[in-house]
Amino acid sequence: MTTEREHAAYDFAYVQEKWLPVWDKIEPFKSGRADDPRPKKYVLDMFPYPSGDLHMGHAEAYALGDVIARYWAQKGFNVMHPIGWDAFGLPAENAAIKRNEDPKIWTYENIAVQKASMRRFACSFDWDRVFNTCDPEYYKWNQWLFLQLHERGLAYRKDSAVNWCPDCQTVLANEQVVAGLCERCDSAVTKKKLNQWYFKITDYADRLLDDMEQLEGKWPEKVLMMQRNWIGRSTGANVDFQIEGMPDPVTIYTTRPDTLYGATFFVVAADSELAAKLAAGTEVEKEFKQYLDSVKAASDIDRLATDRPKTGVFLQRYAINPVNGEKLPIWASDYVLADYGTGAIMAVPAHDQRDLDFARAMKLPVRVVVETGEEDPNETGVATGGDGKLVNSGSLNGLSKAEAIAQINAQLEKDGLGKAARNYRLRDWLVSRQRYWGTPIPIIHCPKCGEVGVPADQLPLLLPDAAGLDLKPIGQSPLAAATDWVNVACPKCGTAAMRDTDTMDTFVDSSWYYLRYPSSTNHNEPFSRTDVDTWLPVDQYVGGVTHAILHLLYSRFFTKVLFDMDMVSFNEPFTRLLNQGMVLMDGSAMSKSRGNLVRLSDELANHGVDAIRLSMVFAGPPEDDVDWSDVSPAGSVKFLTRAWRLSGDVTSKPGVDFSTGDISLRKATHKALHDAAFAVESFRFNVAIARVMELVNATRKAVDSGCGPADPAVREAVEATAIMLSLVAPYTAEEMWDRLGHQPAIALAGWPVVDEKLLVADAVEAVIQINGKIKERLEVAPTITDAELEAQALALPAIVAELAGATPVKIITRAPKLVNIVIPN
RNA sequence: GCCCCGAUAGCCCAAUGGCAGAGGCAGAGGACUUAAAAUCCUCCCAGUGUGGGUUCGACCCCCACUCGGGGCACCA
Repeated sequence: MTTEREHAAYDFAYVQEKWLPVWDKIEPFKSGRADDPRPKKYVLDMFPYPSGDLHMGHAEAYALGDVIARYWAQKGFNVMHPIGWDAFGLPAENAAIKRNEDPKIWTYENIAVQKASMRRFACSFDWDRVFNTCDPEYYKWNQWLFLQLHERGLAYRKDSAVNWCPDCQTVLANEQVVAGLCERCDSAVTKKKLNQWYFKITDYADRLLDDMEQLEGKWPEKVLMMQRNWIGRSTGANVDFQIEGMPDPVTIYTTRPDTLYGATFFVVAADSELAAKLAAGTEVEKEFKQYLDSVKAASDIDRLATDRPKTGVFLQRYAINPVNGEKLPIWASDYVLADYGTGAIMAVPAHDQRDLDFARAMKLPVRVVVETGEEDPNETGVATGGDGKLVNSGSLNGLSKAEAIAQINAQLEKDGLGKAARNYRLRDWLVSRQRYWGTPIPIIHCPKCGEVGVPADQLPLLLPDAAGLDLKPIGQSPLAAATDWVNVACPKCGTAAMRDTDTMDTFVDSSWYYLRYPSSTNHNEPFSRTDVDTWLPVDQYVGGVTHAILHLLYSRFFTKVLFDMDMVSFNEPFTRLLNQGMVLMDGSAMSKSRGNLVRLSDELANHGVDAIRLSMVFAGPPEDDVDWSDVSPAGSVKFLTRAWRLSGDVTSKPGVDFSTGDISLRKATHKALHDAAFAVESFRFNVAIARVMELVNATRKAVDSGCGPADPAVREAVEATAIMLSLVAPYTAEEMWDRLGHQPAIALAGWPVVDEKLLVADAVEAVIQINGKIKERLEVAPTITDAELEAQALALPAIVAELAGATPVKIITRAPKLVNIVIPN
């Protein structure tokens, strides 16, 4: 029966070539067969950007996601594990400019390359559901959704000082600016006053925050925390201040209305309209304008330096403190932000560090109104933020911070001077981009009708052909040059009108793609309600933590909008989330310039797909970074070979009755199955593999020097090993399954049912301690009672001797594991 | 500056408050071999970053600190 081939060393290349075509035929991971009775599970990996061939990071991410998908398939679920490509975006466009060709060509070529690599990498993807976001069939629905948001007032245009990347020559969302730099190219981001499209994500701030309760314990705590910080809800009060010589009051926002009596001056954001209005016609108008120019010239980087000195201009105007009628000088400064709160604040230098810094710089008075027990801020220069008794505060005197806030809020509301209010750090999502390779915004600007949506029956609004367009970034969308495309008649009134020439942020594409997979071939709607109700929400999402805020927040926002549109019945898209770490080399991220790049294709050629997947999964907890210099793909090959060899040692026939097998090996098998399943379900894949390694070691021993290869327990152990290995090493597992005399595909063999009776050990070792120190060990039955164990322990000669007649103060017994006898020292 | 996470053997990592070691890498020795490779077997190595506390008992819980990683950053 055995061939020469099987006696040779394990040949991973041969095995890979052997099984790929077989799987293509069987399609073990096709989901959605109409008559499939299995319960459903949706396992999703974040889709890749086609920037070249797959790299080590992809290998890790998809190896981890595949463990989960394949595990649930083995557990009898109808798993949908789809893949597609996030295919619009700047890299394609930049490559196109460099090569002077259509970004479409570069993109689809790369997709083909990645697709071939992924197939060889043997992920359990359902290849029938693939789509690319740059397919007109997909971006049609991007446009449709944009129009839905537009109709609901959730997509709107406004003039604003936006983040501008001078290198990419496009605007950036707040989320794409990292420490003042463009997240893509690291150029210093500047501000530019532009009219741009926004999605009103701020309308959903409270729900985005409060619904996180559902995700508690199911998403990494880190991600939830990052989103909470990003949304940044604060509670406080809006208070109206009259301005001397002005008809209308100015509203300020404060989180500390209890300190109203401590306000000694008033600050408005220098770049706000309010500041310009207050400065207009005063003697200092010129000085103010000079200051404003200097503020505008400062880059984000400069602004972000928190330790830079406070600057500002006194506007020669006064605000009246509504609680005590005091005149507060009004200053314009850049330490107050125009787009947070109302762009104006009351300054309470005693209890706010920034106000104190400003007060000291401008020689303004400081008045303590809360006795916190800390040192006087007048002397230390350190504002006191703690709780304490209110002083110098009229009717608030003697109250605590919380009491004072409640009382002043009530009083302000009663007097019509203010009320409790909330603010958010979150800003609306800027979605328009001045670049070519994206979804065209389906709006026509009509001189008569204004913003008119492209009629639904004209979607998709196709991108104009790149041929003839100059894609080089010039600060204006290249689409503007496609005059035939731009000039259209208004769909409403027929007047000559112009198309919007901007394209959408690619994060729009990825905000709903997970809804499309179940309906990927639906030509009539973005997704069908039936499909979505069948498969969604995603049971398990797997991807990098880099998207903790951007993609995951936008997707949650989209889901809530669609919920409000009654298009989906859930309000959170991803029930569980796993963030995998990065793949490093010698402690740092791999990069060509650093010279520590490890090529995935080389690793696969040298060690085989299974060994690379195994190395990734076994390297440590999935959320930790993997340093490739710490792992041993050669060690993985060795282990796989060891497991594979066992499949050739089994001499019993398939279907043999396991119940007569060697009991100790059977126990090892069932314990491994039980523990590995538990480990996988708790995302401790490295531990699961350790359990399989143990079983392989135990089986090796049983074959060589134990029950021998003919024992049914050996077959049971090797079959279990193959099934468990199928989660990480599909080729090796399939080959083992074949050698064991089974038909493919092992992926659907099913996780063997664990016999609880085999999980109970015959005897366990109890530890006998005196004052917490181990003195003796005792073999006992696992069913022993506390009383029995205690009696046996106290009768042990060594313990009797150790006690030397002393009377135990206390005896703690935890049968069958331990007895701790406490005696006075 | 604020917030979060982590620290266990030469290295990567395990341990429902109950024997610090599951697994692997690296290393040493042995068996097999004419020899080497491969394979198999055996072995070495820390008392859990530091200092306190709670507990019969702490890697695990609490407090303070050190170091490392990450997030936010003039958000009133």
